[in-house]
Amino acid sequence: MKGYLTVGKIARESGVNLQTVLYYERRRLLSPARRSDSGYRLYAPETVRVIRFIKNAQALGFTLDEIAKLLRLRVSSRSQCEPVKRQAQARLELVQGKIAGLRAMERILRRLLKTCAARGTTDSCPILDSLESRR
Amino acid sequence: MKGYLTVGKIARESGVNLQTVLYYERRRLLSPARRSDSGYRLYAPETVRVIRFIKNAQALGFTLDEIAKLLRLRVSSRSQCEPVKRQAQARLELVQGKIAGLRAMERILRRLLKTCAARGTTDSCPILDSLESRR
DNA sequence: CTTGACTCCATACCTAGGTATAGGGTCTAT
DNA sequence: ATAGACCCTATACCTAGGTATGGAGTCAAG
Repeated sequence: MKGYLTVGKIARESGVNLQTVLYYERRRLLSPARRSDSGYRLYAPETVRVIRFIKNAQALGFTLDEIAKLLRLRVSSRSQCEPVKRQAQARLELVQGKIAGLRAMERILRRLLKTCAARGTTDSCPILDSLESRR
Repeated sequence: MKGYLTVGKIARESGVNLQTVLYYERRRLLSPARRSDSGYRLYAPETVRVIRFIKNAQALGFTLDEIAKLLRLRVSSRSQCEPVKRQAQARLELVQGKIAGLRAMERILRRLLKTCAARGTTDSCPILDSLESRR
């Protein structure tokens, strides 16, 4: 009906296993917009984007619980703004920390490439340097 | 002897479980510089930094196998430079992809904070937008 | 020369994040 | 009205990345 998609289509279009979609529902990351008369799950088409978001976030080192928090920032309007802002601020700082870590790794790899190109050896490439931010 | 550290000290100083150090050895991410006469593992002090590197990289979404590759870029001198360069280039691209993903997430959170501050609602915050790089 | 804190190796167990299977109902095209 | 492809729920199983336990040897301080 309408523009709703069944679970199989959602899974195919977002490129994940069908069981994974159901798993995300159990983990409260996701839920069908409604059910058909016979009990079939019916999803809004944008659910596909939600799943891609989840997959991307995972590849960036977020756990499913963290991702759930990110997603909840989206729907919780109506309520007080302050707690949402606090959450968003906290998430933002986490993201910025990760970016800094990746930047450090990027520098290291660039240096490695440069040194290697110049001298034909990698002995002195300190892949560990400046990459130990605690916590 | 010398400046070597035993496994317990390495674990304490790098803030991980002792079993984790041994596990990393099984996964070939790590190994003691030598053994004592009685068979005790003796590690170079810089091993602590290697472990911190591993932990950081994990938080950024790298698997232990990927991290092993990163670490191997460091020791594989002597051999031909080309394969090392290729690896480093590949890793660099991976890192840059991750940075792009996090930047997108950063933009979203910033926008969310701004909108929230301005209008006191979060309804229209499209946390999913521009965050679906494939792969 | 013994006691407590360490080490060894091997094996078992745990959590997160899935993936597969089974037994049954539904839908749709022929 | 029936075959094939889909859905339901429930339960079992799998992999990555650890963590814990057990039985035995080592080391340093008193």
